[in-house]
Amino acid sequence: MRRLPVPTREAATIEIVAEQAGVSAKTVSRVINNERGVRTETRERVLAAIEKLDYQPNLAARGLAGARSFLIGLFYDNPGDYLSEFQTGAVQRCRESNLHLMVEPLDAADPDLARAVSTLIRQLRLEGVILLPPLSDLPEVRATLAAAGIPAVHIAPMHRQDDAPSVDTDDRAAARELTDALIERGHRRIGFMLGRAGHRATEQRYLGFADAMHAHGLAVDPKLVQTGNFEFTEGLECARSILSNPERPTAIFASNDDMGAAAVCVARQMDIALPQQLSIVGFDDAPVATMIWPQLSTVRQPVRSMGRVAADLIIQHKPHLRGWPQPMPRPHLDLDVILRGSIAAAPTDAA
Amino acid sequence: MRRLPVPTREAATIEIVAEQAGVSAKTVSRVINNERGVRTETRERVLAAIEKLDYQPNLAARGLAGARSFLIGLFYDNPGDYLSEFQTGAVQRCRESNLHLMVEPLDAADPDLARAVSTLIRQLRLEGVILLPPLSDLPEVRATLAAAGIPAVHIAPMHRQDDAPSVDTDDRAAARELTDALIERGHRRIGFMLGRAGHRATEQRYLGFADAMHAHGLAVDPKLVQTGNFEFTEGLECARSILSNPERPTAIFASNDDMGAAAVCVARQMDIALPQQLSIVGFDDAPVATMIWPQLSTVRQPVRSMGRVAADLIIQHKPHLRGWPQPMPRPHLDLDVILRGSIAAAPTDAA
DNA sequence: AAATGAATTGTCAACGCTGTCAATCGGCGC
DNA sequence: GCGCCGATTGACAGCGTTGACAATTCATTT
Repeated sequence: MRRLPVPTREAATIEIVAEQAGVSAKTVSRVINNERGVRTETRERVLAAIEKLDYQPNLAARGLAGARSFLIGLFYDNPGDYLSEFQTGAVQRCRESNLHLMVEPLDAADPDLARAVSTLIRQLRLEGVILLPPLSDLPEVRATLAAAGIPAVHIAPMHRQDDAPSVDTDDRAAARELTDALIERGHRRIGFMLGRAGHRATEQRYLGFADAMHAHGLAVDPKLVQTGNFEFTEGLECARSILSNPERPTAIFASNDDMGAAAVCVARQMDIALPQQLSIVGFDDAPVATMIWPQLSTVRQPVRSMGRVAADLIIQHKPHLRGWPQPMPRPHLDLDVILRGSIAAAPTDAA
Repeated sequence: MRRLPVPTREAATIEIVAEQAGVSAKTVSRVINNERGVRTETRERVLAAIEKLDYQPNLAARGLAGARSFLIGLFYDNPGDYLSEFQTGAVQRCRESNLHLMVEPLDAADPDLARAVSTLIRQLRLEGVILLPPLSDLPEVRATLAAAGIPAVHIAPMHRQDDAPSVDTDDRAAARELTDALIERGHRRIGFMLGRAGHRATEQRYLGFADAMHAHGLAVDPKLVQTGNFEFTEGLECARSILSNPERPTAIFASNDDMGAAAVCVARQMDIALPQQLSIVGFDDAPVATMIWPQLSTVRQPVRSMGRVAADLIIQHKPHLRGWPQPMPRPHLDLDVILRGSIAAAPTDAA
């Protein structure tokens, strides 16, 4: 005997359920796994027994016997405010398929990163991994995963990989739309604050901006385009530089809300009336967007949906079907443009 | 044969390691689990074999055989920006003990919450659970956990439970210290924006404020104390109410940064010079605190440490030692008061 | 009614590890 | 050198489930 004679009722096992339903354990297993080849009447009897006994299959046993883990990994560095939203979406999708999400922080700068990843995937026997940026762009992470034959989904990578799906948002279209909103209001000279160099988002948002300008026959003045890094502090510099231009723009497009907030600060310090003398737009709909005055017009990322979609891709991946479907799935999610108080008609003397 | 004749080298098992080290599987198991009663020389031989074969014990098998899961749950509702920090700390602590964290979103308003919790803990065989607010205050969650005999740690609960440890921060002391900073600068009339009624933080922060006022022989004017709910929007109302008082205060203490940011907005709209005519302080050191101008003086919560400590409590919980140590551990973590540009000397005419 | 074959169900071993308990080893006292 | 005892080590079953494959059932066909 291994167990103490505890009075507590032990958790039901598949064997108990089988007995209750008058079938073999294997049949119960079939029902649990939704396999075909079980007579409807039998299935219902088993289901009833499961219900009655409040049976929960033992994950560890299932994993051990079936050589799988029912676990998907979500690897991240830099916990940001979007992480929790993203993981919530991913967990929701996992639950629909009775899987679980293992959220694992990793240090992108760790020289031993490959080993850390390897340990994780082998210890947990992960069935798939979702890589949040910047991990989605680290060759050693991708290589380790690939070597282990573990399907990986890259979220908003800078560079797409041919052998792995990625989930992106259509930043370019949204940036274009947001810029249109400024142009419609009479703005002609518009400053632009770039994000960190090398990021896909940086490029796409700028391209969308440029698209809109060109579509309206407007030139982009290079002196009004400054490189930031998505951070507030750096944003202050950019904004100062843009706003101290002799020919001051009437609007600024910041590549994210943090930098947009920075522009708001600088404008205040320079006694520029907002939004009358200067319209400002951001990107991401971060909490800060609605916590400053005027509230930033921005673009909302469907972060939770991205989590869902990413998990879904992993779940759809069927090893026996030679891996990923072709062409490689690259879902692009639509963004919502949100117009708030930070934009107004361009000052008439500048129109 | 269950396995296909795959050419890939199979992952090493305990049996392979045993063979390599010239011992039995059981001895390898002893080494892995750090049990005593293994000769040093033998242990080293086993360790060498593990190293050489790059062996990773199979979690599922360990769990199944040992009737444990190596899994700790982190249950949350309302993913906030602090969640990712918290979970990062918890994961770090878990890794030190070779455990894993299952992060599970739950809906506090779900009428079937108890069942959801029950399913989770039984399916995953969780060894312990960390409850983030507001889950830490839901009786049905606590009861379900208790009935299953699963140790739970409550994070910043409104109401402490006798049978479970909680992790708190000393909000009261920090609020007092922050208020002192205002009083030192000559402020006498100070407004206060309360958080959501019923929250422990709401109460503690106010008490700390009141402590400081009384310690300096200052009265708290009830007309300057407004109830908010920790949210920006509601904060706007509170701030308007406080600032439209005929005898305007020279400083405002907001119970969190979101409401502090709201106060900044309102002051701007009312053309009150910041920080010359009005000092504002917040709480939490949220991102927004440094994204507005002037930057908010505030208090930083050691969120990551709280995650570490919470996981540590679960790990320390030894079922065979009759559960929790007595007295019930209630770690209180210190907060950091951060003074920034949002506070200045009180206007002289008001001193 | 017997034969046929597809559909359904069951048997049994194995997944990789740990608990129980028995076997072996090594040192010490006499 | 022998016996004894504690320290090490090993043999073996079993954790709860699933894969492979065998057995059974049942509706058809002839």
